[in-house]
Amino acid sequence: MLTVSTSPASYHHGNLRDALLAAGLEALEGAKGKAPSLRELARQVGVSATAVYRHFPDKQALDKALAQEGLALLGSEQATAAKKAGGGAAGFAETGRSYVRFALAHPALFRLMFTQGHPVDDRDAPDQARELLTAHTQALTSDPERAETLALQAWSIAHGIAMLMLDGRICADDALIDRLLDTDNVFP
Amino acid sequence: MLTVSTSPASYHHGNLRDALLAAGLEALEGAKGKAPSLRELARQVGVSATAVYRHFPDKQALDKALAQEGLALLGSEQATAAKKAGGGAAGFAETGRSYVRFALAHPALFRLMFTQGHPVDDRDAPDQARELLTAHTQALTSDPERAETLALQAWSIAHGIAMLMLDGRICADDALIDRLLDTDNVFP
DNA sequence: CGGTTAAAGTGAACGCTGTAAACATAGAGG
DNA sequence: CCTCTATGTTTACAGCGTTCACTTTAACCG
Repeated sequence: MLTVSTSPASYHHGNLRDALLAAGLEALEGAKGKAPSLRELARQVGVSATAVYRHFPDKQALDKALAQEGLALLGSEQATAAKKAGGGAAGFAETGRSYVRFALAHPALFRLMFTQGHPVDDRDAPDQARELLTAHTQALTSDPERAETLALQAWSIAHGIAMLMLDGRICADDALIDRLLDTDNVFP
Repeated sequence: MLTVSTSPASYHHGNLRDALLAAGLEALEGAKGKAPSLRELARQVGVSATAVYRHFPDKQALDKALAQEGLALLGSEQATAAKKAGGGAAGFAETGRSYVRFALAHPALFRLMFTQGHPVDDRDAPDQARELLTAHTQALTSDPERAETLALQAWSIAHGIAMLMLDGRICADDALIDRLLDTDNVFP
């Protein structure tokens, strides 16, 4: 994903782009909900603020790259969670749970992933999360439109829970996540 | 809600607080998704930036007040929508639809309502939206916990749809809203 | 009335932000 | 070895939220 070599301090940094992304991800984990400023990241990496512009056209591009990193992380976490649950319906359910848990574990990153700019371009973003979603719902029904509806509904409820919990509207409780995501409970 | 008298231009504005809120709401409607700056609002109202601090301790407080206005607006829209649908289950469904439609109609305001700070304090915020929600779900079952679960699930899916559409992750289509909110469709 | 007082405005200043422009350095290739 | 280009640097600007010291105005009270 990211390779950050602590290269010798020289005029040319060597791998500034990845170093900035690494610093960005770290900052997003640390300071509760505070999105790091471009200058702060440059400081962290030990480089002048304007050096950033050699690797990103503007701050939004940096944010988009960070968002992509986050998306990849989410996808891989969901994949391992689904696999550990044995796939199938159980795996699908675990996918939803890990979605919300990811949001709670990385609030600032999760916010950035969705707040920032327009959709992460589908062409250059594999988006494992989305692939998992469609794969699981397509396994549940043969009707493609029905599968898409199911996928979007599942995504929506997980995303809604995540957001409402992040925003303090709903108690961020692990048991509550399970309760709200329990498919037997949804509009029976 | 807000009373903004275009008072004669004098040293003392007369009703700066409400004027700022009105300008804020208008700005949130206009510039696509751009949250207005404190200085911009002050300029709009024709007052120095620091005058704002006579009415709000800081920008966050201003934002919180704006969020409260938005919440009231949402609540009243939902209430009239539910009433028009004849109340009951149909009214409940309409509540969800109007939630998402509100988000799409006022994207920046909706974002501010949830992004901003922690929960709008329940004590001083009537929150008609939440009252409608609990009332409707409590009418559907006698089990209080089941009612709460239902309420939070309904809220989550509506909120998730709204957010994903605002963020361009899901096509902001009116038909899609209906499809995703159709209770017969959810995990049948 | 008239004088005091406090509420509500002002402008200048600070440190922060993102970004542009002009300049400096270093490492790679002919 | 010299040059070119990728990648840094410094300086500067406008806009942001916020603080401070100051001014104006309206309202209250003797």
